Amino acid sequence: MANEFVKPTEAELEILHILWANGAQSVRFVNDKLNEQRDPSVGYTTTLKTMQVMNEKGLVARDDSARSHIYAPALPQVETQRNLVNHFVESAFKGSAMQLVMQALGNHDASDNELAEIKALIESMEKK
Amino acid sequence: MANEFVKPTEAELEILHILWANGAQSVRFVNDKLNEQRDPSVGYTTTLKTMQVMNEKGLVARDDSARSHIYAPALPQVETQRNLVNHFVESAFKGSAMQLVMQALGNHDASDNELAEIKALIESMEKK
DNA sequence: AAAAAAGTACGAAGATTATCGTAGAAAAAT
DNA sequence: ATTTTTCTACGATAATCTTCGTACTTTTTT
Repeated sequence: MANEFVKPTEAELEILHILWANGAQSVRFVNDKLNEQRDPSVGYTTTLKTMQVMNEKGLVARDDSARSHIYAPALPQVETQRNLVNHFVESAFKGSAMQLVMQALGNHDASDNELAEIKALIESMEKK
Repeated sequence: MANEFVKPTEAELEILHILWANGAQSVRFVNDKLNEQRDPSVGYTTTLKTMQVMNEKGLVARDDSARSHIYAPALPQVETQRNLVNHFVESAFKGSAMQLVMQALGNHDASDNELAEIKALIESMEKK
């Protein structure tokens, strides 16, 4: 059985980022964080509803032992990003991950450190 | 004025790939190509409607001088992919393009040629 | 010339997403 | 003990996406 990957929507992904950065948290916490970084602020019940849906989808786990429920990411950030990249490579680059790499390298500035890291990774791949 | 980037949907992107690969084409052509690579095949009027919407959105240009209208991509593939990558880096990697590069490099196999190409690109970036 | 095929336009249904209001329960503040 | 605040649950709305059916027109075939 292959991993059933549930692709988070944009709004859900924003919430996941907050949970990854801050660990398991309440709806209140997430909603506050969200509104720190959002121009049209979002209502509390909107965030609540979204997180309830995420729970049904299996994107988060919920601890409802206390009155204020606590939500935790179901998957680690890296794993979710791996799934997202795989999907994105397919849909935008028809499977050519290397084209994506070239594009991303070309469009964004990289520090020398980052470039060195990538070079190291490439060299380790060549060895194998 | 910044470039107004209209993000194509999944279905629209599939159609754009066909137009990029084959040049300007009719709805009939696109629909046929689509159904060669799709399990639940899609009806002709579905493709027609989607392409009409793409025209309204400015994703394609339409030549309706003949009875069978001919659709061409409004933007070159590379430019659209650049926009898509930018958006994806933001939403999935919070702006860290290098994280995306590492992820993509790690998850997918690359040929020696591809690796060499990437290395060359990196070295040219280091020079600057 | 009549019938069949191939086009476009239009509208609409169903699914998904994002958003919020309201109701009601529990806890905290007064 | 009331009142106010803070939660959850539920349902509903609006927007967007995907899909297709129907109507009508133009070609093409018979």
